[in-house]
Order: sequence, then structure tokens, then C-alpha cells
Amino acid sequence: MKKLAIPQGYKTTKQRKAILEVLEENITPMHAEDIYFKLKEKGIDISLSTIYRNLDMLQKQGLVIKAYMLNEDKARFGLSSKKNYLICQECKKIVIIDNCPFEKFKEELIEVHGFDILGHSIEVYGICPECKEKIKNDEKPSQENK
Amino acid sequence: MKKLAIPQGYKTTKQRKAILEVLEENITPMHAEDIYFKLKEKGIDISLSTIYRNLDMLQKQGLVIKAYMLNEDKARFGLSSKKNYLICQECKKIVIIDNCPFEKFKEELIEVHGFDILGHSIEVYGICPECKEKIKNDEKPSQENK
DNA sequence: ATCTCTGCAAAGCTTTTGCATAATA
DNA sequence: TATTATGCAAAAGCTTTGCAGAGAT
Repeated sequence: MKKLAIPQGYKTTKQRKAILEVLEENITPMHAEDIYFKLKEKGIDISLSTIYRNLDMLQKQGLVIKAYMLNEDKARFGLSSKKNYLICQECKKIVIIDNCPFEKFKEELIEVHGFDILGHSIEVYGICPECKEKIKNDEKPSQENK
Repeated sequence: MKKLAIPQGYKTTKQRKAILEVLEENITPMHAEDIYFKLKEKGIDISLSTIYRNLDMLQKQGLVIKAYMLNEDKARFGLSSKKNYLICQECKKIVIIDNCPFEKFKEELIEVHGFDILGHSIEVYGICPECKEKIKNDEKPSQENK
């Protein structure tokens, strides 16, 4: 697991370090507010604008990716190394897809459409094994859940 | 090409028909404002709130998908039949991927991660052949374009 | 000492909502 | 005629920005 560093030319502040730390600890891309509260829990006081400004800088430096998940209207931020994933629709847990199956198809896309492929983003939505189990059990007691 | 109809239980208004029409005519998912101006061009006067309300309804009815593209902060709306695509980073043109290569890998994901797969979304970024050509030509004249 | 970063409050934008009026069935 | 849809203006929510003071090199 490679340690992330603050990019050249930017100063080392406790806020900046803390943001990177939180991003490293969470597999799921986070809302700016999530980061804000996670830091508050850790006793680090920070303003939302500082968070936004740093995320913006980290994005421009290529360390962070900003993306919107399906059916959400708030941006999420995650380290760019974690890009292809499965998302559990129930618990929002994210599982990284290590060997992205898509790589094998770039060639095909280039041939068929003539595009130079620069990058891609895949989101797969489903139910994780744990939630599947939970749902199965919850179904019995009542007829009208949800 | 199947014609889209206004869902059961909803009234037929000229605004509603016009929104669906514009969505059918555009392969690229559009911002609410894009739709607003496209309709203005056609001489159809409509308010942004009507557009948002209808897109929301169409989304809930499953006809429309709302999504954010990488590096954009405004939602785009497109017909749900057009879901996997290539996006040209230069001209923003979108090319639909007809046979989604991903289908073949669902089984593998289910096996490896135990997820029930409900759906997925793929965005591929690249440069289309036309822009590739244009860029090649533009590179010669000046050293500082952009 | 200089230059960058942070926090606060205010501004900006997209999207949503309330309400009266207009249009559809 | 009853019900749903529209338009306008105002509200809401996330994100950005200006500025003065604090912090890093």
C-alpha cells in the first residue's frame, strides 16, 4: 500500500494531511460533509471550504477523483487509485474490482469506433452477500417493509 | 426505433411531448438548460421548473436516466435505452456501445464477490477519430494553443 | 519575512417547491 | 367539472469565492 504525499509546491498543513488520511482510510468515495464529520470525530476542526479547496487541488493534481453516484446529487471524492467498484445498493458498501475486466475490451472499442481511449469509469450496482442475507431474514416477519 | 409514449396516468401536454422529442433526437445526454434552449429554438416556450419536474417524473417511470459526467457538476438526462457510451473529450460527442462487453463479466463478478448484480454504468473517455484528425492538424501552426 | 493556507461569511448555481392560473381528460 | 400541469418567484442545498488573519518555509 503506497503512502500518499502532498504534492510538490503545496505546504504541509494539519488539515491537508488529515484530509488525505481520511481518504486513505475509506474505501467508499466520500461526500465533502462526510470528511468534515470524520475529522470532527478525530478532534480535528476544519471548515468545509478548506475541504473543498483541498479536494479541488488534489483532483487537479490527479490524486483524487470527483464523481457523482447514480441517484445522488452530491459529489463524492475518492483516491484515484480506487476506481472500479461494486456498490451495494443497501449498505452503500463499495468493493474494489481488482482486475478490471474492461481492459480486455479497449482494443475492441478502438477497432470498432476508432476512438483513442483515455480512461474509463465503471460503476456496478448490486446487493452484497451480507445485505442479501439480512434482506432474506427481514422478509418473513412483516408484509410491508418499506 | 421504438417510439416513446407518455406514461399511463399522466396528461399529454405540449411541453411533455416536446421534452421527450428532444431527448429522442439527441444521443448525448443533456443538461436541463440544453433542453430549455433546444425547445426555445423550436419556438416552444417552457419554464425550467417544468423541465425539471418532467425529467424527474420520467426518471421515476424508468424512461430517463439522470447522471453526472466526469468533471461536470450539472446533471445530464438521457433516455434509459442509451446507457453505455464512449465520450469524446474534445467535442463531447457520444457514441453508443451497442453490445456492452460488460455483460459477459457479470457471472465472474457474482462468483468472485458474491454480489447480486442489479445494474451498471460505464463511461469511457477518449478522442473520436474526427477530433483526432483535427488535433493533429492544429498542432503544427502555433505552439500555444489553449 | 514571504507566500500560502484557513475560516468565516457572503455569493453563486443548479435544482426544488408553493401557489395561483391554465390546460387536459 | 375535476384533476393534473405549468409558470413564476422564492427557497433550498451544495459548492465557490473574497478577504483578513494564521501558519508554513
